[in-house]
Amino acid sequence: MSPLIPAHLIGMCLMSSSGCPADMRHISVHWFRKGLRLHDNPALLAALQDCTEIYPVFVLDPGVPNQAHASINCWRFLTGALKDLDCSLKKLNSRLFVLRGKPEEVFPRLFQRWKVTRLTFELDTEPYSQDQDEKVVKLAKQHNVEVIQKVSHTLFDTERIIAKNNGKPPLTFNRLQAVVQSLGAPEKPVPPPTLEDMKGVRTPCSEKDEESYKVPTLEELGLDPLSAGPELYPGGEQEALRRLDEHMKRTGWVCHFQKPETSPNALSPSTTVLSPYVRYGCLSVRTFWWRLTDVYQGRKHSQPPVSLHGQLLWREFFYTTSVGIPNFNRMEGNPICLQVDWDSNPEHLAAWREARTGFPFIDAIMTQLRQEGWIHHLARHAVACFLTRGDLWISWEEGQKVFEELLLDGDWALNAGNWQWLSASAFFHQYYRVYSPIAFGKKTDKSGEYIKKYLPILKKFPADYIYEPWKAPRSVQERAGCIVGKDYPRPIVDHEVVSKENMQRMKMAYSKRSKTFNESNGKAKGEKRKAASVVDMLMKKKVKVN
DNA sequence: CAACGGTTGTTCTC
DNA sequence: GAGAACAACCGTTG
Repeated sequence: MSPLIPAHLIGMCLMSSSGCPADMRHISVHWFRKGLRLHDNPALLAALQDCTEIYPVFVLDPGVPNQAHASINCWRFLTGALKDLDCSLKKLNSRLFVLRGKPEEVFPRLFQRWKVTRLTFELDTEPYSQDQDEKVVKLAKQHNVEVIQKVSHTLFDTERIIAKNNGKPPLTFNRLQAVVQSLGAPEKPVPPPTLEDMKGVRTPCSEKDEESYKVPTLEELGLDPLSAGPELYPGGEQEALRRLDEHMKRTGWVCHFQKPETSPNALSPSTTVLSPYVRYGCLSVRTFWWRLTDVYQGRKHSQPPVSLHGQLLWREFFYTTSVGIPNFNRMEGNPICLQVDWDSNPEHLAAWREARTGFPFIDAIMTQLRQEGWIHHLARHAVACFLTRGDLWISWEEGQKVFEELLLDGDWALNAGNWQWLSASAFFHQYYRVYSPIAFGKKTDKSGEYIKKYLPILKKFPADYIYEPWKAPRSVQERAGCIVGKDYPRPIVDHEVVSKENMQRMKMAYSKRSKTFNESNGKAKGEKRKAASVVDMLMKKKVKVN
Protein backbone atom coordinates (compact mmCIF):
# COMPACT_ATOMS: atom_id res chain seq x y z
CA MET A 1 0.00 0.00 0.00
CA SER A 2 1.38 3.39 -0.93
CA PRO A 3 1.73 5.60 2.12
CA LEU A 4 -0.72 8.46 2.29
CA ILE A 5 0.59 11.89 2.90
CA PRO A 6 -1.90 14.08 4.77
CA ALA A 7 -3.58 16.35 2.28
CA HIS A 8 -2.67 19.61 3.92
CA LEU A 9 1.01 18.68 3.66
CA ILE A 10 0.86 17.85 -0.06
CA GLY A 11 -0.35 21.31 -0.86
CA MET A 12 2.45 22.85 1.14
CA CYS A 13 5.28 20.69 -0.18
CA LEU A 14 4.40 21.24 -3.77
CA MET A 15 3.75 24.90 -3.38
CA SER A 16 7.31 25.45 -2.30
CA SER A 17 8.73 23.21 -4.99
CA SER A 18 6.70 24.68 -7.83
CA GLY A 19 8.84 27.76 -7.89
CA CYS A 20 5.90 30.12 -8.24
CA PRO A 21 6.35 33.48 -6.55
CA ALA A 22 3.68 34.14 -3.94
CA ASP A 23 2.10 37.00 -5.86
CA MET A 24 1.87 35.12 -9.12
CA ARG A 25 -1.47 35.20 -10.87
CA HIS A 26 -2.47 31.63 -11.44
CA ILE A 27 -4.04 29.66 -14.23
CA SER A 28 -5.89 26.98 -12.28
CA VAL A 29 -7.43 23.67 -13.19
CA HIS A 30 -9.89 22.31 -10.66
CA TRP A 31 -10.33 18.58 -11.14
CA PHE A 32 -13.80 17.37 -10.16
CA ARG A 33 -13.94 13.63 -9.34
CA LYS A 34 -16.27 13.08 -6.44
CA GLY A 35 -17.16 16.39 -4.81
CA LEU A 36 -19.51 17.33 -7.68
CA ARG A 37 -20.59 20.54 -6.00
CA LEU A 38 -19.80 24.19 -5.42
CA HIS A 39 -20.72 24.32 -1.72
CA ASP A 40 -18.11 23.17 0.80
CA ASN A 41 -15.49 22.76 -1.88
CA PRO A 42 -12.25 24.05 -0.34
CA ALA A 43 -10.09 22.85 -3.24
CA LEU A 44 -12.21 24.86 -5.68
CA LEU A 45 -11.88 27.95 -3.49
CA ALA A 46 -8.13 27.38 -3.39
CA ALA A 47 -8.13 27.28 -7.19
CA LEU A 48 -9.69 30.73 -7.28
CA GLN A 49 -7.09 32.36 -5.03
CA ASP A 50 -4.84 34.78 -6.96
CA CYS A 51 -6.29 33.39 -10.13
CA THR A 52 -6.76 34.86 -13.61
CA GLU A 53 -8.08 31.79 -15.39
CA ILE A 54 -10.00 28.82 -14.03
CA TYR A 55 -10.69 25.58 -15.87
CA PRO A 56 -13.08 23.27 -14.01
CA VAL A 57 -12.66 19.79 -15.50
CA PHE A 58 -14.12 16.34 -15.15
CA VAL A 59 -12.28 13.39 -16.66
CA LEU A 60 -14.30 10.48 -17.99
CA ASP A 61 -11.76 7.79 -17.34
CA PRO A 62 -12.43 4.44 -19.00
CA GLY A 63 -10.19 2.85 -16.38
CA VAL A 64 -12.24 3.81 -13.32
CA PRO A 65 -13.44 0.44 -12.07
CA ASN A 66 -16.85 1.47 -10.88
CA GLN A 67 -17.53 3.77 -13.82
CA ALA A 68 -16.71 1.12 -16.40
CA HIS A 69 -19.25 -1.30 -14.94
CA ALA A 70 -21.84 1.18 -13.76
CA SER A 71 -25.49 0.64 -14.61
CA ILE A 72 -27.40 3.07 -16.80
CA ASN A 73 -29.06 4.45 -13.65
CA CYS A 74 -25.63 5.35 -12.28
CA TRP A 75 -24.58 6.96 -15.55
CA ARG A 76 -27.78 8.97 -15.62
CA PHE A 77 -27.12 10.15 -12.06
CA LEU A 78 -23.52 11.06 -12.87
CA THR A 79 -24.27 12.89 -16.12
CA GLY A 80 -27.16 14.67 -14.39
CA ALA A 81 -24.80 15.80 -11.67
CA LEU A 82 -22.29 17.02 -14.27
CA LYS A 83 -24.96 18.96 -16.14
CA ASP A 84 -26.05 20.59 -12.92
CA LEU A 85 -22.45 21.47 -12.13
CA ASP A 86 -21.93 22.95 -15.60
CA CYS A 87 -25.09 25.00 -15.14
CA SER A 88 -23.98 26.33 -11.74
CA LEU A 89 -20.51 27.15 -13.08
CA LYS A 90 -22.05 29.04 -15.99
CA LYS A 91 -23.89 31.25 -13.53
CA LEU A 92 -20.40 32.15 -12.28
CA ASN A 93 -19.29 32.96 -15.86
CA SER A 94 -17.36 29.72 -16.05
CA ARG A 95 -18.20 26.22 -17.27
CA LEU A 96 -17.34 22.54 -16.90
CA PHE A 97 -14.91 20.87 -19.32
CA VAL A 98 -15.58 17.17 -19.69
CA LEU A 99 -12.59 15.27 -21.05
CA ARG A 100 -12.11 11.67 -21.94
CA GLY A 101 -9.10 9.48 -21.30
CA LYS A 102 -6.73 8.50 -18.57
CA PRO A 103 -5.88 11.41 -16.27
CA GLU A 104 -2.15 10.81 -16.72
CA GLU A 105 -2.61 11.32 -20.47
CA VAL A 106 -5.19 14.10 -20.31
CA PHE A 107 -3.49 16.39 -17.82
CA PRO A 108 -0.10 16.87 -19.52
CA ARG A 109 -1.97 18.03 -22.66
CA LEU A 110 -4.08 20.44 -20.63
CA PHE A 111 -1.07 21.76 -18.73
CA GLN A 112 0.53 22.76 -22.02
CA ARG A 113 -2.55 23.91 -23.92
CA TRP A 114 -3.83 26.13 -21.11
CA LYS A 115 -0.42 27.08 -19.63
CA VAL A 116 -1.62 25.80 -16.27
CA THR A 117 0.21 26.81 -13.10
CA ARG A 118 -2.00 25.18 -10.48
CA LEU A 119 -4.06 22.02 -10.11
CA THR A 120 -6.57 21.57 -7.29
CA PHE A 121 -8.67 18.59 -6.34
CA GLU A 122 -10.39 16.88 -3.45
CA LEU A 123 -8.61 14.02 -1.70
CA ASP A 124 -10.03 10.64 -2.68
CA THR A 125 -8.98 7.69 -0.57
CA GLU A 126 -9.95 4.90 -2.98
CA PRO A 127 -6.93 2.84 -4.06
CA TYR A 128 -7.57 3.50 -7.74
CA SER A 129 -7.71 7.25 -7.15
CA GLN A 130 -4.61 7.11 -4.99
CA ASP A 131 -2.70 5.46 -7.84
CA GLN A 132 -3.97 8.09 -10.27
CA ASP A 133 -3.06 10.91 -7.93
CA GLU A 134 0.48 9.69 -7.57
CA LYS A 135 0.91 9.78 -11.35
CA VAL A 136 -0.86 13.10 -11.82
CA VAL A 137 1.03 14.81 -8.99
CA LYS A 138 4.31 13.64 -10.51
CA LEU A 139 3.31 14.96 -13.94
CA ALA A 140 2.21 18.26 -12.43
CA LYS A 141 5.62 18.62 -10.82
CA GLN A 142 7.30 17.98 -14.17
CA HIS A 143 5.17 20.72 -15.73
CA ASN A 144 5.89 23.08 -12.86
CA VAL A 145 2.28 23.00 -11.78
CA GLU A 146 1.46 23.54 -8.13
CA VAL A 147 -0.88 20.93 -6.64
CA ILE A 148 -3.39 21.59 -3.87
CA GLN A 149 -5.44 18.76 -2.36
CA LYS A 150 -8.11 19.24 0.29
CA VAL A 151 -10.02 16.84 2.50
CA SER A 152 -13.74 17.43 2.05
CA HIS A 153 -15.29 14.07 1.18
CA THR A 154 -15.18 12.81 4.76
CA LEU A 155 -15.94 14.47 8.09
CA PHE A 156 -12.29 14.12 9.15
CA ASP A 157 -8.99 13.32 7.52
CA THR A 158 -9.08 9.53 7.85
CA GLU A 159 -5.30 9.47 8.32
CA ARG A 160 -5.72 11.65 11.39
CA ILE A 161 -8.21 9.18 12.87
CA ILE A 162 -5.79 6.33 12.24
CA ALA A 163 -2.89 8.29 13.72
CA LYS A 164 -4.92 9.12 16.82
CA ASN A 165 -5.66 5.42 17.22
CA ASN A 166 -1.97 4.48 17.37
CA GLY A 167 -1.62 3.93 13.64
CA LYS A 168 -4.46 1.39 13.41
CA PRO A 169 -7.93 1.96 12.08
CA PRO A 170 -10.62 1.55 14.77
CA LEU A 171 -12.39 -1.78 14.22
CA THR A 172 -15.48 -1.06 16.27
CA PHE A 173 -17.93 1.79 16.07
CA ASN A 174 -17.45 2.65 19.74
CA ARG A 175 -13.73 2.95 19.24
CA LEU A 176 -14.19 5.18 16.20
CA GLN A 177 -16.56 7.35 18.16
CA ALA A 178 -14.10 7.71 21.01
CA VAL A 179 -11.30 8.68 18.64
CA VAL A 180 -13.47 11.09 16.71
CA GLN A 181 -14.63 12.72 19.93
CA SER A 182 -11.03 13.41 20.87
CA LEU A 183 -10.64 15.25 17.54
CA GLY A 184 -13.49 17.66 18.31
CA ALA A 185 -16.28 18.64 15.95
CA PRO A 186 -15.80 18.19 12.18
CA GLU A 187 -14.78 21.28 10.26
CA LYS A 188 -17.57 23.60 9.20
CA PRO A 189 -18.38 23.66 5.48
CA VAL A 190 -16.91 26.50 3.43
CA PRO A 191 -19.28 28.68 1.37
CA PRO A 192 -19.64 28.24 -2.40
CA PRO A 193 -17.71 30.63 -4.65
CA THR A 194 -19.61 33.82 -5.47
CA LEU A 195 -19.53 36.22 -8.42
CA GLU A 196 -17.39 38.39 -6.15
CA ASP A 197 -14.82 35.57 -5.91
CA MET A 198 -14.91 35.34 -9.71
CA LYS A 199 -13.94 38.98 -10.27
CA GLY A 200 -10.94 39.07 -12.56
CA VAL A 201 -11.21 35.34 -13.21
CA ARG A 202 -11.95 34.10 -16.73
CA THR A 203 -12.69 30.74 -18.25
CA PRO A 204 -11.51 31.09 -21.87
CA CYS A 205 -13.53 28.92 -24.16
CA SER A 206 -13.80 28.95 -27.94
CA GLU A 207 -16.96 27.97 -29.79
CA LYS A 208 -15.23 24.80 -30.94
CA ASP A 209 -14.45 23.92 -27.32
CA GLU A 210 -18.05 24.57 -26.38
CA GLU A 211 -19.06 21.47 -28.30
CA SER A 212 -16.10 19.18 -27.65
CA TYR A 213 -16.09 19.62 -23.86
CA LYS A 214 -19.78 19.35 -23.13
CA VAL A 215 -21.38 16.80 -20.82
CA PRO A 216 -22.15 13.72 -22.90
CA THR A 217 -25.67 12.38 -23.23
CA LEU A 218 -26.48 8.79 -22.39
CA GLU A 219 -26.73 8.05 -26.12
CA GLU A 220 -23.26 9.49 -26.68
CA LEU A 221 -22.02 7.10 -24.01
CA GLY A 222 -23.50 4.25 -25.99
CA LEU A 223 -26.38 3.67 -23.58
CA ASP A 224 -30.07 3.31 -24.29
CA PRO A 225 -32.02 5.77 -22.13
CA LEU A 226 -35.17 3.70 -22.59
CA SER A 227 -33.56 0.82 -20.70
CA ALA A 228 -33.25 2.95 -17.54
CA GLY A 229 -35.77 2.74 -14.72
CA PRO A 230 -37.84 5.66 -13.46
CA GLU A 231 -35.64 8.59 -12.42
CA LEU A 232 -36.50 8.71 -8.74
CA TYR A 233 -33.23 10.30 -7.65
CA PRO A 234 -32.00 12.84 -10.20
CA GLY A 235 -28.32 13.64 -9.82
CA GLY A 236 -26.91 17.04 -8.95
CA GLU A 237 -26.06 19.49 -6.22
CA GLN A 238 -29.23 21.56 -6.57
CA GLU A 239 -31.37 18.46 -6.18
CA ALA A 240 -29.24 17.33 -3.22
CA LEU A 241 -29.59 20.64 -1.38
CA ARG A 242 -33.31 20.78 -2.11
CA ARG A 243 -33.77 17.29 -0.70
CA LEU A 244 -31.63 18.10 2.32
CA ASP A 245 -33.82 21.16 3.01
CA GLU A 246 -36.98 19.07 2.73
CA HIS A 247 -35.74 16.51 5.23
CA MET A 248 -34.34 19.05 7.68
CA LYS A 249 -37.79 20.68 7.89
CA ARG A 250 -39.06 17.47 9.50
CA THR A 251 -37.49 18.30 12.85
CA GLY A 252 -39.44 15.71 14.85
CA TRP A 253 -38.58 12.96 12.40
CA VAL A 254 -34.91 13.95 12.32
CA CYS A 255 -34.69 14.03 16.11
CA HIS A 256 -36.42 10.68 16.58
CA PHE A 257 -34.61 8.90 13.74
CA GLN A 258 -33.45 5.43 14.71
CA LYS A 259 -32.08 3.49 11.77
CA PRO A 260 -32.94 -0.07 12.91
CA GLU A 261 -36.55 0.97 13.27
CA THR A 262 -36.97 2.17 9.70
CA SER A 263 -38.63 -0.22 7.32
CA PRO A 264 -36.77 -2.06 4.57
CA ASN A 265 -39.94 -2.66 2.59
CA ALA A 266 -41.89 0.59 2.81
CA LEU A 267 -43.54 1.50 -0.50
CA SER A 268 -41.67 4.78 -0.48
CA PRO A 269 -38.28 5.09 1.22
CA SER A 270 -38.30 5.23 5.03
CA THR A 271 -34.92 6.98 5.11
CA THR A 272 -33.57 10.12 3.41
CA VAL A 273 -31.94 8.50 0.32
CA LEU A 274 -29.37 11.27 0.42
CA SER A 275 -26.69 8.57 0.11
CA PRO A 276 -26.27 8.80 -3.69
CA TYR A 277 -25.76 12.56 -3.34
CA VAL A 278 -23.18 12.07 -0.61
CA ARG A 279 -21.43 9.32 -2.58
CA TYR A 280 -20.82 11.58 -5.60
CA GLY A 281 -20.26 14.58 -3.38
CA CYS A 282 -23.30 16.48 -4.69
CA LEU A 283 -23.95 16.93 -0.99
CA SER A 284 -21.10 17.61 1.42
CA VAL A 285 -21.11 15.27 4.39
CA ARG A 286 -20.00 18.19 6.55
CA THR A 287 -22.90 20.31 5.36
CA PHE A 288 -25.21 17.39 6.17
CA TRP A 289 -23.58 16.99 9.62
CA TRP A 290 -23.88 20.65 10.58
CA ARG A 291 -27.46 20.96 9.31
CA LEU A 292 -28.34 18.03 11.58
CA THR A 293 -26.56 19.78 14.45
CA ASP A 294 -28.77 22.82 13.81
CA VAL A 295 -31.90 20.69 13.93
CA TYR A 296 -30.78 18.88 17.09
CA GLN A 297 -29.96 22.20 18.80
CA GLY A 298 -32.08 22.59 21.96
CA ARG A 299 -34.08 19.44 21.22
CA LYS A 300 -34.01 15.96 22.63
CA HIS A 301 -32.65 13.70 19.89
CA SER A 302 -31.47 10.18 19.14
CA GLN A 303 -27.77 9.32 19.41
CA PRO A 304 -25.19 7.41 17.38
CA PRO A 305 -25.02 4.73 16.22
CA VAL A 306 -28.74 4.79 15.34
CA SER A 307 -29.21 8.54 14.78
CA LEU A 308 -28.64 10.41 11.51
CA HIS A 309 -25.36 11.74 12.88
CA GLY A 310 -24.63 8.08 13.60
CA GLN A 311 -25.20 7.18 9.95
CA LEU A 312 -22.57 9.70 8.90
CA LEU A 313 -20.19 8.26 11.48
CA TRP A 314 -20.75 4.78 10.06
CA ARG A 315 -19.66 6.15 6.72
CA GLU A 316 -16.58 7.61 8.38
CA PHE A 317 -15.94 4.26 10.04
CA PHE A 318 -15.80 2.34 6.76
CA TYR A 319 -13.83 5.07 4.99
CA THR A 320 -11.25 4.91 7.76
CA THR A 321 -10.96 1.13 7.80
CA SER A 322 -10.76 1.06 4.00
CA VAL A 323 -7.74 3.37 4.21
CA GLY A 324 -6.06 1.41 6.99
CA ILE A 325 -6.71 -2.19 5.89
CA PRO A 326 -4.94 -3.56 2.79
CA ASN A 327 -7.00 -5.41 0.16
CA PHE A 328 -10.15 -4.07 1.76
CA ASN A 329 -12.44 -5.15 -1.07
CA ARG A 330 -11.13 -8.72 -1.18
CA MET A 331 -11.02 -11.75 1.09
CA GLU A 332 -7.52 -12.83 0.11
CA GLY A 333 -4.78 -10.77 1.63
CA ASN A 334 -7.26 -8.89 3.79
CA PRO A 335 -6.02 -9.33 7.36
CA ILE A 336 -9.33 -8.62 9.10
CA CYS A 337 -11.42 -10.76 6.78
CA LEU A 338 -12.50 -14.27 7.72
CA GLN A 339 -11.19 -16.79 5.18
CA VAL A 340 -14.18 -18.80 4.03
CA ASP A 341 -14.45 -21.68 1.54
CA TRP A 342 -17.25 -20.05 -0.41
CA ASP A 343 -18.89 -22.13 -3.14
CA SER A 344 -18.76 -21.26 -6.81
CA ASN A 345 -22.30 -21.63 -8.07
CA PRO A 346 -22.95 -19.57 -11.21
CA GLU A 347 -26.57 -20.71 -11.47
CA HIS A 348 -27.40 -19.63 -7.93
CA LEU A 349 -25.49 -16.38 -8.33
CA ALA A 350 -27.39 -15.58 -11.53
CA ALA A 351 -30.70 -16.41 -9.86
CA TRP A 352 -29.89 -14.01 -7.02
CA ARG A 353 -28.68 -11.26 -9.34
CA GLU A 354 -31.66 -11.62 -11.68
CA ALA A 355 -34.32 -11.81 -8.98
CA ARG A 356 -35.39 -15.41 -9.53
CA THR A 357 -34.45 -17.18 -6.31
CA GLY A 358 -38.07 -18.16 -5.71
CA PHE A 359 -38.12 -16.19 -2.44
CA PRO A 360 -40.42 -13.23 -3.16
CA PHE A 361 -38.90 -10.97 -0.52
CA ILE A 362 -35.40 -11.48 -1.93
CA ASP A 363 -36.54 -11.20 -5.55
CA ALA A 364 -38.57 -8.05 -4.86
CA ILE A 365 -35.54 -6.38 -3.30
CA MET A 366 -33.27 -7.35 -6.20
CA THR A 367 -35.88 -6.02 -8.61
CA GLN A 368 -36.09 -2.70 -6.83
CA LEU A 369 -32.30 -2.52 -6.83
CA ARG A 370 -32.10 -3.05 -10.57
CA GLN A 371 -34.97 -0.73 -11.46
CA GLU A 372 -34.38 2.13 -9.04
CA GLY A 373 -30.72 1.89 -8.01
CA TRP A 374 -31.53 2.13 -4.32
CA ILE A 375 -32.79 -0.26 -1.64
CA HIS A 376 -33.10 0.20 2.11
CA HIS A 377 -30.12 -0.72 4.23
CA LEU A 378 -31.96 -3.60 5.91
CA ALA A 379 -33.08 -4.88 2.53
CA ARG A 380 -29.37 -5.00 1.67
CA HIS A 381 -28.89 -7.04 4.83
CA ALA A 382 -31.53 -9.51 3.79
CA VAL A 383 -30.19 -10.14 0.28
CA ALA A 384 -26.53 -10.03 1.37
CA CYS A 385 -27.08 -12.57 4.12
CA PHE A 386 -29.03 -14.73 1.68
CA LEU A 387 -26.24 -14.70 -0.91
CA THR A 388 -23.47 -15.45 1.59
CA ARG A 389 -23.63 -17.10 5.01
CA GLY A 390 -27.41 -17.45 5.16
CA ASP A 391 -28.34 -19.49 2.11
CA LEU A 392 -26.30 -19.61 -1.09
CA TRP A 393 -22.80 -19.68 0.43
CA ILE A 394 -21.43 -17.51 -2.37
CA SER A 395 -18.56 -15.09 -1.78
CA TRP A 396 -19.42 -11.59 -0.64
CA GLU A 397 -17.11 -10.33 -3.39
CA GLU A 398 -19.67 -11.48 -5.96
CA GLY A 399 -22.40 -9.55 -4.18
CA GLN A 400 -20.12 -6.56 -3.90
CA LYS A 401 -19.71 -6.47 -7.70
CA VAL A 402 -23.48 -6.55 -8.28
CA PHE A 403 -24.09 -3.77 -5.78
CA GLU A 404 -21.26 -1.72 -7.27
CA GLU A 405 -22.94 -1.94 -10.64
CA LEU A 406 -26.50 -1.23 -9.56
CA LEU A 407 -26.43 1.01 -6.49
CA LEU A 408 -26.49 4.77 -7.03
CA ASP A 409 -24.82 5.05 -3.64
CA GLY A 410 -22.35 2.21 -4.27
CA ASP A 411 -19.48 3.76 -2.41
CA TRP A 412 -16.29 1.66 -2.65
CA ALA A 413 -15.43 1.69 1.04
CA LEU A 414 -18.98 1.32 2.32
CA ASN A 415 -19.81 -1.43 -0.13
CA ALA A 416 -16.76 -3.50 0.79
CA GLY A 417 -17.18 -2.85 4.51
CA ASN A 418 -20.85 -3.69 4.64
CA TRP A 419 -20.41 -6.89 2.60
CA GLN A 420 -17.79 -8.03 5.08
CA TRP A 421 -20.16 -7.11 7.89
CA LEU A 422 -23.16 -8.96 6.50
CA SER A 423 -21.22 -12.07 5.58
CA ALA A 424 -19.83 -12.07 9.15
CA SER A 425 -16.36 -11.90 7.65
CA ALA A 426 -15.30 -8.82 9.59
CA PHE A 427 -16.72 -6.24 12.06
CA PHE A 428 -19.80 -8.39 12.76
CA HIS A 429 -19.24 -11.90 14.06
CA GLN A 430 -22.57 -13.17 15.36
CA TYR A 431 -22.95 -15.48 12.41
CA TYR A 432 -25.70 -17.43 14.16
CA ARG A 433 -28.03 -14.48 13.66
CA VAL A 434 -29.38 -15.32 10.25
CA TYR A 435 -32.02 -13.33 8.40
CA SER A 436 -34.96 -15.41 7.24
CA PRO A 437 -35.99 -14.62 3.66
CA ILE A 438 -39.55 -15.39 4.77
CA ALA A 439 -39.89 -13.97 8.28
CA PHE A 440 -37.84 -10.79 8.12
CA GLY A 441 -40.00 -8.86 5.68
CA LYS A 442 -43.21 -9.80 7.50
CA LYS A 443 -42.24 -7.72 10.52
CA THR A 444 -42.87 -4.47 8.63
CA ASP A 445 -45.09 -5.62 5.75
CA LYS A 446 -47.40 -8.42 6.80
CA SER A 447 -49.49 -8.51 3.65
CA GLY A 448 -46.55 -8.22 1.25
CA GLU A 449 -47.50 -4.96 -0.46
CA TYR A 450 -43.83 -4.36 -1.23
CA ILE A 451 -43.52 -7.76 -2.91
CA LYS A 452 -46.63 -7.09 -5.00
CA LYS A 453 -45.24 -3.75 -6.13
CA TYR A 454 -42.00 -5.18 -7.47
CA LEU A 455 -43.20 -8.65 -8.47
CA PRO A 456 -46.60 -8.00 -10.06
CA ILE A 457 -46.88 -11.66 -11.08
CA LEU A 458 -47.56 -12.38 -7.39
CA LYS A 459 -50.02 -9.56 -6.80
CA LYS A 460 -53.08 -11.78 -6.53
CA PHE A 461 -51.55 -14.07 -3.95
CA PRO A 462 -53.22 -13.96 -0.53
CA ALA A 463 -51.16 -12.61 2.37
CA ASP A 464 -50.87 -16.08 3.90
CA TYR A 465 -48.72 -17.27 1.02
CA ILE A 466 -47.13 -14.13 -0.41
CA TYR A 467 -43.78 -14.77 1.32
CA GLU A 468 -43.76 -18.49 0.45
CA PRO A 469 -45.96 -19.03 -2.60
CA TRP A 470 -44.69 -22.59 -3.13
CA LYS A 471 -46.66 -23.57 -0.05
CA ALA A 472 -49.95 -22.39 -1.55
CA PRO A 473 -52.35 -25.18 -2.61
CA ARG A 474 -52.72 -25.60 -6.34
CA SER A 475 -56.18 -24.06 -6.24
CA VAL A 476 -54.83 -20.91 -4.61
CA GLN A 477 -52.07 -20.67 -7.20
CA GLU A 478 -54.61 -21.05 -10.00
CA ARG A 479 -56.87 -18.38 -8.54
CA ALA A 480 -53.84 -16.07 -8.23
CA GLY A 481 -53.03 -16.69 -11.88
CA CYS A 482 -49.52 -17.75 -11.00
CA ILE A 483 -48.29 -21.32 -10.93
CA VAL A 484 -45.09 -21.77 -8.94
CA GLY A 485 -42.49 -23.53 -11.08
CA LYS A 486 -44.03 -22.09 -14.25
CA ASP A 487 -44.92 -18.41 -13.80
CA TYR A 488 -42.69 -17.82 -10.77
CA PRO A 489 -39.68 -19.96 -9.78
CA ARG A 490 -39.67 -22.55 -7.05
CA PRO A 491 -37.25 -21.65 -4.20
CA ILE A 492 -33.70 -22.55 -5.25
CA VAL A 493 -32.76 -23.73 -1.74
CA ASP A 494 -34.51 -24.96 1.39
CA HIS A 495 -33.75 -22.14 3.81
CA GLU A 496 -34.45 -24.25 6.91
CA VAL A 497 -31.88 -26.81 5.83
CA VAL A 498 -29.11 -24.76 4.23
CA SER A 499 -29.08 -22.02 6.85
CA LYS A 500 -28.31 -24.64 9.53
CA GLU A 501 -25.63 -26.28 7.41
CA ASN A 502 -24.08 -22.90 6.66
CA MET A 503 -24.02 -21.99 10.33
CA GLN A 504 -21.82 -25.02 10.91
CA ARG A 505 -19.59 -24.06 8.01
CA MET A 506 -19.19 -20.62 9.56
CA LYS A 507 -18.29 -22.23 12.85
CA MET A 508 -15.60 -24.22 11.02
CA ALA A 509 -14.23 -21.11 9.33
CA TYR A 510 -13.94 -19.32 12.65
CA SER A 511 -12.27 -22.22 14.42
CA LYS A 512 -9.80 -22.58 11.55
CA ARG A 513 -9.06 -18.88 11.85
CA SER A 514 -8.17 -18.94 15.54
CA LYS A 515 -5.96 -21.98 14.87
CA THR A 516 -4.12 -20.10 12.12
CA PHE A 517 -3.58 -17.13 14.41
CA ASN A 518 -2.21 -19.29 17.15
CA GLU A 519 0.21 -21.00 14.82
CA SER A 520 1.39 -17.77 13.26
CA ASN A 521 2.15 -16.51 16.73
CA GLY A 522 4.14 -19.55 17.71
CA LYS A 523 1.57 -20.77 20.17
CA ALA A 524 0.55 -24.36 20.72
CA LYS A 525 -2.37 -25.66 18.70
CA GLY A 526 -5.71 -25.11 20.30
CA GLU A 527 -4.45 -22.46 22.63
CA LYS A 528 -6.75 -19.48 22.67
CA ARG A 529 -5.41 -16.20 21.53
CA LYS A 530 -6.77 -12.70 21.45
CA ALA A 531 -7.85 -11.80 17.94
CA ALA A 532 -7.17 -8.13 18.57
CA SER A 533 -3.52 -8.74 17.89
CA VAL A 534 -4.22 -9.62 14.28
CA VAL A 535 -4.38 -5.97 13.51
CA ASP A 536 -1.37 -5.35 15.67
CA MET A 537 0.51 -7.86 13.54
CA LEU A 538 -0.69 -6.22 10.38
CA MET A 539 0.11 -2.74 11.52
CA LYS A 540 3.43 -3.28 13.21
CA LYS A 541 5.27 -2.24 10.05
CA LYS A 542 3.53 1.10 10.15
CA VAL A 543 5.16 3.98 11.95
CA LYS A 544 3.18 5.06 14.94
CA VAL A 545 2.09 8.67 14.89
CA ASN A 546 0.45 10.19 17.89
C1' DC B 1 -8.29 -13.74 31.72
C1' DA B 2 -13.10 -12.95 32.22
C1' DA B 3 -16.70 -9.95 31.58
C1' DC B 4 -19.03 -6.88 28.47
C1' DG B 5 -21.29 -4.93 24.56
C1' DG B 6 -22.29 -5.40 19.89
C1' DT B 7 -27.14 -0.28 14.73
C1' DT B 8 -30.78 -3.79 12.49
C1' DG B 9 -32.29 -12.66 14.02
C1' DT B 10 -35.80 -16.25 14.72
C1' DT B 11 -38.93 -18.87 17.14
C1' DC B 12 -41.38 -20.24 20.94
C1' DT B 13 -43.71 -19.27 25.32
C1' DC B 14 -46.29 -16.53 28.42
C1' DG C 1 -45.19 -7.49 23.45
C1' DA C 2 -41.75 -9.11 26.38
C1' DG C 3 -38.47 -12.57 27.51
C1' DA C 4 -35.88 -16.73 26.95
C1' DA C 5 -33.63 -20.34 24.16
C1' DC C 6 -31.20 -21.11 20.22
C1' DA C 7 -25.53 -21.50 19.86
C1' DA C 8 -21.83 -18.88 20.95
C1' DC C 9 -18.68 -15.05 17.53
C1' DC C 10 -15.47 -10.95 18.03
C1' DG C 11 -12.69 -6.62 19.89
C1' DT C 12 -12.32 -3.95 23.85
C1' DT C 13 -11.82 -3.18 28.60
C1' DG C 14 -10.11 -3.58 33.20
